[in-house]
Parts: sequence; structure tokens; C-alpha cells
Amino acid sequence: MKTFSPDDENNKKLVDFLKKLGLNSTEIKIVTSTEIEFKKGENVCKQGSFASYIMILKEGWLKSYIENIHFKNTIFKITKPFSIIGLSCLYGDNHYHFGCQALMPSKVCLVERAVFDNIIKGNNKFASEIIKMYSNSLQNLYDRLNSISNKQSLSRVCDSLIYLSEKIFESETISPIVTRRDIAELSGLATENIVRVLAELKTANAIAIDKKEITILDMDMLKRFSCFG
Amino acid sequence: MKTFSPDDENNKKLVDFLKKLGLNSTEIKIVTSTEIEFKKGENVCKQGSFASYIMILKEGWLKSYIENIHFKNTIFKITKPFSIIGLSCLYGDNHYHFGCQALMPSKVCLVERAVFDNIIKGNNKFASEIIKMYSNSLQNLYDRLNSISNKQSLSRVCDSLIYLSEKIFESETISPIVTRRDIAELSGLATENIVRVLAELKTANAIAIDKKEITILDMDMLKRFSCFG
DNA sequence: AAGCAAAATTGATAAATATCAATAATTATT
DNA sequence: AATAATTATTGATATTTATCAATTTTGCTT
Repeated sequence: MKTFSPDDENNKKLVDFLKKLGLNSTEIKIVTSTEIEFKKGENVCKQGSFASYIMILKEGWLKSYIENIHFKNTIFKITKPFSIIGLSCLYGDNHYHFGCQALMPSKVCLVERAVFDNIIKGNNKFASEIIKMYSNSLQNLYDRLNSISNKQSLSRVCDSLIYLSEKIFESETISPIVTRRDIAELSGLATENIVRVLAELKTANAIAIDKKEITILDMDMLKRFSCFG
Repeated sequence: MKTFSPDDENNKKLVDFLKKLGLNSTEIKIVTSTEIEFKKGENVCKQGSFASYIMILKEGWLKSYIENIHFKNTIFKITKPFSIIGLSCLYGDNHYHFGCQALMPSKVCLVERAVFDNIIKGNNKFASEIIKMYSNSLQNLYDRLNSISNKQSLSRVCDSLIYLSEKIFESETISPIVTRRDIAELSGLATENIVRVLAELKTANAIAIDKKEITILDMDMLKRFSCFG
């Protein structure tokens, strides 16, 4: 009997994911042929640089953000395996409109844009799956925009925690790979305010804090706070 | 010689637009068969309602926005003819995640989602044009998010004015169909602050104000202010 | 385990924005 | 053209959030 290393396991999952998107074996080989490792904190892509690749996250976690002139970032998405990054750059001007950084050691498959485009054009099932991803991305951005532009700090932080718990980590526990600053940039607030709001939520028994790890104890309460505005 | 009514003219432009997207005559007929008129202020779609249709704006102007509980809206897009609205609802849960309202009397073609989906699946050229629109929508949302979450009022208002002038009206003059409140909801600010910032910009000779009409006199200045943060 | 660097926390203060109230201007309606 | 209704404007004030400075905690390296 063959034993699988964690890497084999991960390969298998990635292939399964791509199959579900409608890719055949040849296409899967093409798409997974170039794999790059990134260290924690490394840039996966830089805002403004030439957008050569569409990226598939195979292992690890990334954050995608928009940089402004004064190095104040807005994180609009945390990405888990197996997600596709850079779809907004598939057509249009040839530059990344956002930056992306590894939250922990991560492996990413790079697919040249033209190659990716070709597969879409020749594979309707895949095209329609990609369109689903676009829809999801738009909806996620609507959510973030709503949170940041219409709500106050408490509600915004709750939104971020709900997002991280439900959409990203799929657990009541938010991994400590997400820092207070990350939550701040996700909420459009200063780090110090995040700390204060988290302390409030802890007092209210909505969350528990163990060092950098946050656990949601009362999701209903967070959702009520989120609605308050 | 035949003379054309404004309506004929408009029909022709719409057909041209759809041809460029790769649709054939049959598909164009299907897509333009249902046409609805909306009065100024009328809801084209309501956030949360069942998403039956993809919409093509044939005539007029619309605003798309996200509502929060306390009726504070965030406008994320102003739409001109010929734009497609509701792509984010093509798949996914069956509800509109945003509201859309007519800024003036407008005509909209309604296309059932399933019909639209079928055309995409059978027409690669069209699918890839639709994907371009998704990319543009995402990039527009990145821009808005960056403006609202990282910048102060002056820069935000400048961003909104630049957006309206360059992307929407394609003129230095911003049509008075956009109210101060619309600019506020586009900028994530209170209406009163918009008025104050506009007064500042007028004093700086960056814009001219004639009743409700705003004309950009110095686009470079607006862009510098936009970057200040 | 000690020492260092990064991240988190706390309090005090400043700055930015929202809100409220009152008035003026504009547009729509009759 | 007169009136009503909406939208815009202005000033004063209250809230909210950011910033700054100092300290503590945590995680990492040796």
C-alpha cells in the first residue's frame, strides 16, 4: 500500500477542485504546471505591476488588498485554498489593481493569462464556473463596501469577524495568522480601534480572546451588532 | 428618404452595441423583446427581491446602490446606455444584492436569467465580452472601496467627480440629474459635507457650480487632491 | 531560558465627520 | 405666475475615529 505525503493529499484535492470546475486532465496539467512557493509576508503580486498570471492558491492563505498612496491598505479578501486570484485582470489594462501577500507559507500555481483565456474560450462549463466566481467576488465587494461606508466601528468589526468565521475559516475560531492590523485593514479602521472594539465584544461575551486567537461565542449577538449600523 | 425618430436612432445604437458583443440577429431579438419604461425615481430592481432578470439599459440613467438597515445607501455605480445590470446575480442565490433606481425616465430591456445564461453558454465571444464587464465592475468597486475606506472627504469628493466626469458623463460637466445627495452616497459622506467640499473646490477654481450643474475646470487639481488622501 | 523584534494594548488628545436646526434656492405643480 | 415640495446651503455642536506616546505581551531566535 502506498502512503501519501501531505503534499500528495493536497495535489489530489487541487485536481478534484479543478475537475469540478470542468477541466479535463490535459487542462489540469497545463494549469498546475508552474508552482511557486511564497514565504509569510511575501508579495504574491504587487499592485500596479504587469499582470502576467492568473493564480490558483494550492496551499496556505493570502490577503488581497488595495494600497493607497500613504501605504494605508484596504483588505478586501482573505483567500483560502483552492481559490483563483486575479480574475479581475484577465482582460482590461494589463496591470494588477490590487496587491496580494501570503499570510503564511503558501503555494500558488501560476497560469499565464493567455493560457487561462484560451481554456475559458474552449470550455463552456469552465467559463460558467469562472463567471460564478466573478459573481461571488462582486457580492463580497458589495458587502465590504456596505460595511465600511455605512457603518460604525462596532458593526464593521463584527462584519469582519463574521466574514472571517463564516466565509474564510469556516469555524468559530479565527486563526491567529490574521493580525489585529489585518482586521483593521479589513474593517477600514485604525488598529487601536480594533483592539478597543474587540475588548468590548469580549466584555459582552460575544467573543473569547486567547492571545492572538479570537473565538466567536455568540454569533447571533455579532449579527445583531452588525445590523445596528 | 426615411426619417428616423429618436427612438429608431436609439434602437439602432442598441443593436450595434449588442452586435459588438458578439450576438447574432436571433439573439438580439430575444434579448430586446421585453422593454420596460421607468419614471424618474422609480425602482428598477429592489435589493433583496427575487432576481429574475438581467437588465440592459437602453435609454436614460440609473444608479445602483447598496442599502443598509437605516436607509443609508452607498451608490457604487451610475449607469448609462448601453450597460448591462445585474450580472452579479446571474448565478448564486437568486436575489438582487443591490438596488437600482432611475435618475430620469429610462427604458430597460429585461432578459430572463436562464435565457441570458443560455446565450452565454452557446456563444464564446459573448461570454468573453461578459467576462470583460465583470472585470470592469470589479475594478470599479476596488476604486470605490479605496476611495471610501482610505481617504478623507476632499479626496473622496474629487474621486466621485472624476468618476462621474470621466467614466459616466464623458464630459467636464456633470449633469444635474445627479443630486448632492447622490454624490454624498457615492462618496460615503453626509450631504452637508458634500456641499462644503464643493464650495471649497469652487473657491479653489477647480470646479464651477451653476445651480445643480457642476463643471470641472481643473481636472489636474482634482487628481492631485484625490491623491493627497 | 534570555533577549530581541514585532504585535497588541491602553490612555490622552486631536482631527474629521455627522448631526441638528434653520434658511435659501430650485424645481415641480397647479 | 403662485404655491408647494424638494433640494441645497450654512452655522453650531456632538460624535466618532485617528493619532500619538508609552507600555505590555507575544512569538521568535539563539
